[in-house]
Amino acid sequence: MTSLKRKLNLAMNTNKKKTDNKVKNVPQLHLTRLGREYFNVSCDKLAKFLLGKVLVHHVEDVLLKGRIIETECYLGGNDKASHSYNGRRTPANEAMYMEPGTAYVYKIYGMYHCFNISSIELGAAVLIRALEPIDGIDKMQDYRSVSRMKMIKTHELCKGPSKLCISMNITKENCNKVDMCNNNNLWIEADDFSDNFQIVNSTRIGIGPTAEEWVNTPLRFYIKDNIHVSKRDREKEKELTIVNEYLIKHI
DNA sequence: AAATCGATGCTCT
DNA sequence: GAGCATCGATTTT
Repeated sequence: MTSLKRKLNLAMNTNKKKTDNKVKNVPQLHLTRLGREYFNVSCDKLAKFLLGKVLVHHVEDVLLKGRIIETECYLGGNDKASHSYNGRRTPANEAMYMEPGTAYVYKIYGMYHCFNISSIELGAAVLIRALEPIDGIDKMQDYRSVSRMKMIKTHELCKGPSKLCISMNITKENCNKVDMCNNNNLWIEADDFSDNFQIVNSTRIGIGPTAEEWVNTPLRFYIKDNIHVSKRDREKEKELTIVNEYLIKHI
């Protein structure tokens, strides 16, 4: 039943694709955008709630859309893996302290970006780790492929926090500190995607030895059996999965 | 499917 | 100067 809905969505999106590039009247496009009340929740609630929602970026006159498949919590406070550990606050991580729903984009390893969304706690944010490409897939291919010679599989386009930033053309320059509740180029929306999926709760990726005590804390969430997940955890998949308890009906 | 490893330059100490 | 919420290519199961 879920897959049927997915197929319908895919078919609809395929048909719409040609017109997407020509749409000019942006404000009318985000009638289902999520308002402040949806971001004004704790980090772990937001991380689970965002699964299945759609990230939208309007850039270079193209509408890019991807469904959120995988998220992680960065809590601040005593979370040593967080940029805001122990209240650390610098110009670079200022967005983590801004209004819930503010985009936090930072540069990593000198050449990549990661995209986060601020939650209600001071200094906390949700990292988006994977998307299912929905709209503007050709353009995503362009952004990912330096030369047109190499074709990237659609399910590989946004399989990783920095891959999705490249595909969605998200940079520190164009998205950091953007209020996603009040911006015409960047927002989250809900559609009629099935809410029957199960959520796997696993450990975060890339936590170094300096945050050893947090390595095993399960602060990563992803949609079970979804091919866009950046790294599966087969052991955690055997455990009781979380039922999506933060549903909203938007349309 | 998983593990290894080098590239690369920003940010903070 | 050290560390890094990663990627891509390559090698090994």
